[in-house]
Amino acid sequence: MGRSPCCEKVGLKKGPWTPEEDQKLMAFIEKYGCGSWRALPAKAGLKRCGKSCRLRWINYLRPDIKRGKFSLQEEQTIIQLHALLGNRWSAIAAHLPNRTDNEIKNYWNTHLKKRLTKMGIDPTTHKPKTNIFGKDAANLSHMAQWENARLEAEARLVRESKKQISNQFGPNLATKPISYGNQRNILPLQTKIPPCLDVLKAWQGTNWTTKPKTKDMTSSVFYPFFDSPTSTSNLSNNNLFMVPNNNIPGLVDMNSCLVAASNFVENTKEEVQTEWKCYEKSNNELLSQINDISYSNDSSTYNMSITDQSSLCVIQGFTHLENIVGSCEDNIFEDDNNNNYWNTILNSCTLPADSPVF
DNA sequence: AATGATCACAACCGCGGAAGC
DNA sequence: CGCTTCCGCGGTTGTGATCAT
Repeated sequence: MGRSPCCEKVGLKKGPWTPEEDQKLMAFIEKYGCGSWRALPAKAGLKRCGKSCRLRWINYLRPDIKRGKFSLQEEQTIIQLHALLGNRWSAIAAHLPNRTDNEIKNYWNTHLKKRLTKMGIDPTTHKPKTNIFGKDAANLSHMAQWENARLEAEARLVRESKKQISNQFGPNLATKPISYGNQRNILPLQTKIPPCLDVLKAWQGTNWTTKPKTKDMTSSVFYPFFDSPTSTSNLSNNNLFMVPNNNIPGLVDMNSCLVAASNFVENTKEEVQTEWKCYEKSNNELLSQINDISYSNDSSTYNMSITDQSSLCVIQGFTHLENIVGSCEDNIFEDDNNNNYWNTILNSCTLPADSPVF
């Protein structure tokens, strides 16, 4: 193997960028736009490798970069997306306007990962470290299959998305890098987002039919944990918990949907008591603790207010979990235009192996 | 005040995939 | 169809800042 290096390394500078170098790079990109990174350093009069220039521009010099502390909302988004996408920082960054993948990756590694570990959550799997279901070993292969299907589906959707953009705007736009140098050429960030990631919109739906009772505490991060769809043949009625729903019957497999919540003081959003807890339907604990359930306007997600010992938590989740834990072949969605991520993935699971999209 | 440990983040490196020839 | 080149991504490292002793 062994490719030739991206550029001739002899005589090229490494390490921290000086203000003069930054100025040269910015001036060049403002004038000519970015792209063709290999040739850029020579043209811009920089003794740097093209990759280094690209990185400096994308992660630091770009005018639309938002710097500073991550908000609570951003933290939640990162954690939720990481649970869905894993370490695909660029995909996660697409949902955090003006944040770079590198910044998110660093923040994850230095803050969020440690925090989850401290809470007893495995930051890789987003599952509790304790083996509370006693079936982890059996689930490993299922999880691997599920992950593979998910990755394949996402790759397919990204490709389809690019194709759509290409059809709409011409053959070059979908693949050409975004130009940040000329403001008129800036491609809206959203254009890059594959439709599959719209799951976050459903997930984070904020218009609830009834407001959860939160007293003086309000919710924060939540974790649904899903089994592989291939593992559902063993579902028994005992595992299922029916969520009342105004429009669409919701069915949650509570054995597959672990929920954890931490509490924040309302208004300040300051975390006061991080108490992570996993619920199982089997012990009826959760059922007895539910105070109130409300649904997003499209009924795709729910808020469930739960009294946990002395504090009140609000838990959020999907109402359509039966589509995840149930049969891959059934598609009961009538709302077919909401780009439901999970449903899309499930559909992809049922595609024949020789499907042209893979 | 000095020193070692830890943290935070910018930057580098290697690899995979896409495009071009 | 195979090879080469380039871009972009994710993992890792290096280094300055901050904290603890």
